[in-house]
Amino acid sequence: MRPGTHRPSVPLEHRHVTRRIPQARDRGIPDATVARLPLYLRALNGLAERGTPTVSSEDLAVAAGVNSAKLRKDLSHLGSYGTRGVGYDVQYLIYQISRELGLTQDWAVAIVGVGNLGRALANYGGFASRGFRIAGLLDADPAVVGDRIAGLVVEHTDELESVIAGRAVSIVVIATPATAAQHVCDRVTEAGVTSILNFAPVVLNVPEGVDVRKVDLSIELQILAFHEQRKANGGPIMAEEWPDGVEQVNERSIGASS
Amino acid sequence: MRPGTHRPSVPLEHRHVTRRIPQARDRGIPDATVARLPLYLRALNGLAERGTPTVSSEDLAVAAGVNSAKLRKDLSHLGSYGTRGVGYDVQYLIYQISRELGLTQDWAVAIVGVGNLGRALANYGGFASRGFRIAGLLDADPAVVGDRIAGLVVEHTDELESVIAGRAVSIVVIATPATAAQHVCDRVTEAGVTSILNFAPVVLNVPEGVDVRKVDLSIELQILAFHEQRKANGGPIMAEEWPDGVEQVNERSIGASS
DNA sequence: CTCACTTTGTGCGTAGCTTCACAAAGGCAC
DNA sequence: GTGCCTTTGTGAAGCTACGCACAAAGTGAG
Repeated sequence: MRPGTHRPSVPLEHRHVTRRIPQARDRGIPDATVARLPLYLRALNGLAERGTPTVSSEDLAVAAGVNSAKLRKDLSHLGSYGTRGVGYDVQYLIYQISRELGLTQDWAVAIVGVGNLGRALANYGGFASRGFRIAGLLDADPAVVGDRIAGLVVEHTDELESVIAGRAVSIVVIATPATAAQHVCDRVTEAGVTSILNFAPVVLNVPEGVDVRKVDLSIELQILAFHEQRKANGGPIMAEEWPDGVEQVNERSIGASS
Repeated sequence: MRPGTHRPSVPLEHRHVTRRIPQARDRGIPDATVARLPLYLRALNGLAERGTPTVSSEDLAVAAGVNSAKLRKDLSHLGSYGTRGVGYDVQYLIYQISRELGLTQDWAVAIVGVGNLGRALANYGGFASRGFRIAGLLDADPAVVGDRIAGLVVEHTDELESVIAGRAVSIVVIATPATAAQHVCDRVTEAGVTSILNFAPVVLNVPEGVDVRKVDLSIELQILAFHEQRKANGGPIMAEEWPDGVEQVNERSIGASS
């Protein structure tokens, strides 16, 4: 290896897209805010279904599970869409957030890997309702190719490039085994895709300008386990040694000042 | 940071938690660090399989897709487990991280909701290999109860409390429809569960001390769409008004020609 | 019109996270 | 042992995000 010349290939956390030209019109919305907009959108849709015409930041914040000041600041990044003394018009805000997130247009999504997870995703209703249209299901296993799932026929991964090009796929979901993920990733990025949602438990290496978001079930459970352990015995067991007792006394209280 | 505290910041933005009990014990490991430990663990396991005895922070950082300084600081929160001039002993570090995360013990997990997603989760191999044992599958639909999935027989949700108590379930995965999620959540927290992994697209309301982590497929796609839109047309078009007949019809220049 | 009341939008202090850069610590050759 | 080289562990600086608290802006009654 060559230490020193490594590139932080793909951040787990989505970070700013690579080229951040400080334009005059720097409409940069903080990533943390972007991540919460879908949450607000969902809460707003719930209100809309019940016919609520307007909502205060306080009520919406409760519905979305966040602090109301944070919500107001988030929304202020989109513009000044509220009315003081009244609140926000539900329908109008839904439209504005949708537009900002790009949900007013249709996104063609392809799912690669039609195992259990891929099937679950294909059948998940939450996509279609938000402007995401599943345009293709692909798998490398001939036994699966040809199956009909959620109204689509599974195609072979040989067709990957032509499906992407032919159906204007702009987002690819990788739900393959870990071993195949990087190869699929290489092919789809090569084909021009710049947004990937990865369910495979690997760190994908992508060219600049490609966004990867990762969902990892195992990691979520491990984080829960950490907190559960904390709650259970007020901190990890103080057996800092190897099971059979090596030394390496760990005094990590030193220098731990904030 | 105290137990039970997730601070919303970035990484996989599915987090939302409840309370921050300012308990004593400043042995807190930053949440951001905890969220990355599983990543390091996976990278280390990969190295271990290939027989690598030691690894430098630089190499491990590359494998995990993070900055090496960050990795070192993260590890320093666990203790001083490296050797200057050499690096980290792979096996030893695996053990230390596992212990810190609580993976040296066995966690009984119950999955509620055996739809497409629940099945996928039940069949997902990544759990068992990390100390998570699926101890129960439950569903409210009589048509599903009795099915055998991944070696387990699906039980009716009526049995929820007895399954949790009888099999020492400490983590519950909610994979039900959104409408049922809060009810299930209430019952499992009432039964003493304090760690929940929620796949339902709702904000769960939980008592203090209960950790909820959320995975939301739709939200991930929406965040990708936002960035994709940015890349496509350098920011949303300035049609701030209602579609009033004139919507921002900017069909993104399709064609994989990019 | 004026006043009382509601709710937004935001300045600001603070806390936490990331990254740099370097001294300290250990191994290795001889 | 001595000196050189590698790599860790961490102070310190810079960013980003959070949330309080309040002025500004709007509503509605009389």
